[in-house]
Amino acid sequence: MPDGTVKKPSRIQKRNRRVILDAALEVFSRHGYRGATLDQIAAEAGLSKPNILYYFDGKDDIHVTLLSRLMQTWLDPLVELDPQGDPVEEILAYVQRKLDMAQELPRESRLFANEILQGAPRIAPELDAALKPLFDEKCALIAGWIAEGRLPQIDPRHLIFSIWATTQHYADFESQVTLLLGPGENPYEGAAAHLDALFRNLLKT
Amino acid sequence: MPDGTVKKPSRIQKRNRRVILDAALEVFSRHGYRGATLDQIAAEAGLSKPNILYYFDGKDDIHVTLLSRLMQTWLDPLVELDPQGDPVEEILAYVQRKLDMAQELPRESRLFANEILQGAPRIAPELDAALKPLFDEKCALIAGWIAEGRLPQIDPRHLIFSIWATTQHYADFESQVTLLLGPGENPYEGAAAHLDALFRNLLKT
DNA sequence: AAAAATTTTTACCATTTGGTAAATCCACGA
DNA sequence: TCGTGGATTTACCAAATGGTAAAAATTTTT
Repeated sequence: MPDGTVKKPSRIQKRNRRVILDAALEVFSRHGYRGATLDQIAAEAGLSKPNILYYFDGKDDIHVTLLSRLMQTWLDPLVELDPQGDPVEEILAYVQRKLDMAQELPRESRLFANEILQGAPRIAPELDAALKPLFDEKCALIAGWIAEGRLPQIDPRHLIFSIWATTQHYADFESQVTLLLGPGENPYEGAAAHLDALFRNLLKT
Repeated sequence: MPDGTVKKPSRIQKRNRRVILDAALEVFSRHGYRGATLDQIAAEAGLSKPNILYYFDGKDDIHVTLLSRLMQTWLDPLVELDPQGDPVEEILAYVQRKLDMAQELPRESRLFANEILQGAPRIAPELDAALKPLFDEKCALIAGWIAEGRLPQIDPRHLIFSIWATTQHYADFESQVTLLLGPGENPYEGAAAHLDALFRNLLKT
């Protein structure tokens, strides 16, 4: 067999790695890195602890794998911000995509929130390598729109922060939102309308 | 000595309990409940672990004490929302107070964020008893302003969520914000201007 | 079917961690 | 200054936790 090549994973390997990552996402997102235990992940995955360590090099390996895989998904909505489109509608569409992600992938949102809250000890390099260039690029795009007079004078960086903050809030602070709205109500319908109004008013000044 | 009365704490007790709570705030806010250890708290406080357990019944006791004490501080800015004031200026002043708190008390913000992220396992009762009534009261106040035609048709609940999300973001996601803005820049100046514009435009529709 | 490779389990281990008991130290009032 | 109660340290412990070695079971290949 050629030197550097890695054996392609068997069916069992693919299935179990997926099962483990899904279980780990559940547990890490609910309890944070240190709050999660391998035993919990094993129970959630329906496997034994040593079996899990057969597929991953350790707790850290699972966590880093999760974060890395998520990074792409996380960035996608921002990637889609289209320089050719109408500035206001592009940004509002971005808000909706982020809100949809909070609704569809709350565990992923909380996993990231946990990591960032603790100073991004494990994901800082990837943040710097993947997020920062994209952030700078899209800030420049928005700044260009402003320079063309197609958007009011706003700080693109804080605009993006606001979008992240308001959308992810519904996933990250779900327990508080649910408590305050009452368990019967789905927050995302009201949120969509409210955030559309919030950012539309800002952008069409 | 009369039955139910508790000895009033000595100077040493007051000092050490304060030192311990401050150290615990530092450690809990950085690592979350399970991520924090009594040894870390002890080291940060400059006391031995058994000494800490002389002043508190356990890790949980310290954590709950911290959260309870913080609750009041946390709610204060919302309490100050004045029914007699001008609606737009009252709400914008609230935004600034919350932003100031994020800047001045980032550890407290992160402590709460950690707790809520994990489903508010320890603070849910106090949230229900203290936050919810206040939240409902202020929502009713804002709804009244809307009914009087002094504010546009918006959902007060989501408005408050947006304010919380955008202001606390600068404390809770500090590591990300710092990374993206560059370590030299103080985010709070730009944030103040941006959030003022964001909410002013929404409210003066 | 036998051999080879992969997967899973069993039985551990070392470290960490929250917590305790008891001895010791120390501040302070009589 | 001496005694007393509060404060602190020393020396532990039991449970939890991340991880490992090796045997056993299972799947895949020949």
